Amino acid sequence: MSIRDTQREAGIERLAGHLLEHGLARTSLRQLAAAAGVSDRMLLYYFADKAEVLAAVMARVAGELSLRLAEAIPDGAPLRPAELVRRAAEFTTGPEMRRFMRLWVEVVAAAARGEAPFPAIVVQVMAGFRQWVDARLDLPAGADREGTAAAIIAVIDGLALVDICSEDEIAPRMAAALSGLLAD
Amino acid sequence: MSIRDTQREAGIERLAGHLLEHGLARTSLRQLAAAAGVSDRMLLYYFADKAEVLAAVMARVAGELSLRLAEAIPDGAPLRPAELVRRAAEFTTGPEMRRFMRLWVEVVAAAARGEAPFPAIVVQVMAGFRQWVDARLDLPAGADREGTAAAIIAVIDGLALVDICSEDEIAPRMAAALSGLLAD
DNA sequence: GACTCCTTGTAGCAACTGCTACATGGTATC
DNA sequence: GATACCATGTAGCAGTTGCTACAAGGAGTC
Repeated sequence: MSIRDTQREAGIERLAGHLLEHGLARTSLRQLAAAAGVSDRMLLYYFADKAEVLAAVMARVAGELSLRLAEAIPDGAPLRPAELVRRAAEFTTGPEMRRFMRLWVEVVAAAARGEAPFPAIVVQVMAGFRQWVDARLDLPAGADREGTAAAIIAVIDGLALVDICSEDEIAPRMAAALSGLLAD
Repeated sequence: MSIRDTQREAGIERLAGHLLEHGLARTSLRQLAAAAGVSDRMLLYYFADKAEVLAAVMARVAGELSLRLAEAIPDGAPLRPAELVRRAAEFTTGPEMRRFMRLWVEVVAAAARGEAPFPAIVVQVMAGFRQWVDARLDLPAGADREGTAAAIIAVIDGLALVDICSEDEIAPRMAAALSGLLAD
């Protein structure tokens, strides 16, 4: 592997941490370069342009998210929707996963604004979510699997969104209350 | 009322439409001025700075949102949580309200990034949501009203978030599936 | 008519944006 | 040893950002 590729990989690694820590707040080229520990000139030597930097870093983050989701709830034993929501909610509102969900909400908003490369990233990550839910969902034949999967994702994402803009520690109470709202 | 105040009001009105149509995508000072039909120089004569422009416009938008929510579901007859979620979901995913919810998700993301004046706006709008739910929520004594209200808001916001990043028309199916997930 | 305040236009500033031209030292290949 | 490519620094471009200094026309007041 050339120096260029090595540095590229190292940059992606450092920038993944940077994005998870700061969200999309400090993502100008010079700020990204500083976070990656290189000059902005070199960042654009390792990557074609800013969009490619963000795409590569987000791909890394999405991969890690996907890995953790897969680990958290195995896909061997399908769960009834309510139980799946409960367990997913517990996991994603946990201290370690919150920064992923925070970043996810920001990415969705950036995609809504049409900012490259976020629309493409959102489609990809969203497909991953759908697939994850689908593989763990125990649903009677004839039920709307796609609609149900979307609803489950919506509930999980909604928890993250409210969590973001609540100063107090409402997340656990919110998750508990949600659990009570669900039919078994 | 001075010309200045008149123009200020007219600007807020036009910009509210602009934000609802374009989200936070076109919100540089010059773009805002163009949307308001004045020069950027004059926009900063009517308002102290950009943050004040956005704060005023968002206050207008939030007021209208609040009005529509109040109209959509009267607060006279409290509803059980599941029914409240169903009716609120139906309303907010409707064609007219979607642009409000879209903008709301973008505002939350901007607030997460710490961009003035959005953090303050989010706190205010969120408080309005909580109050709206609380005034319509039929819950047994001893239940966690705050937690339940937060959960209900989370579900509604989650629907909006997923709706944003889905090209196809998944919203109705998602809402229907959600309804099935809720206990009565 | 002089004075003052409200309103508006012209012009521009410094900072930042993404990105690039150019030069240069190094390393590998023939 | 000549040539070619890799890696990196310096410097800067054109465009956008939020914002401001300055001047000037107009309207009302004394």
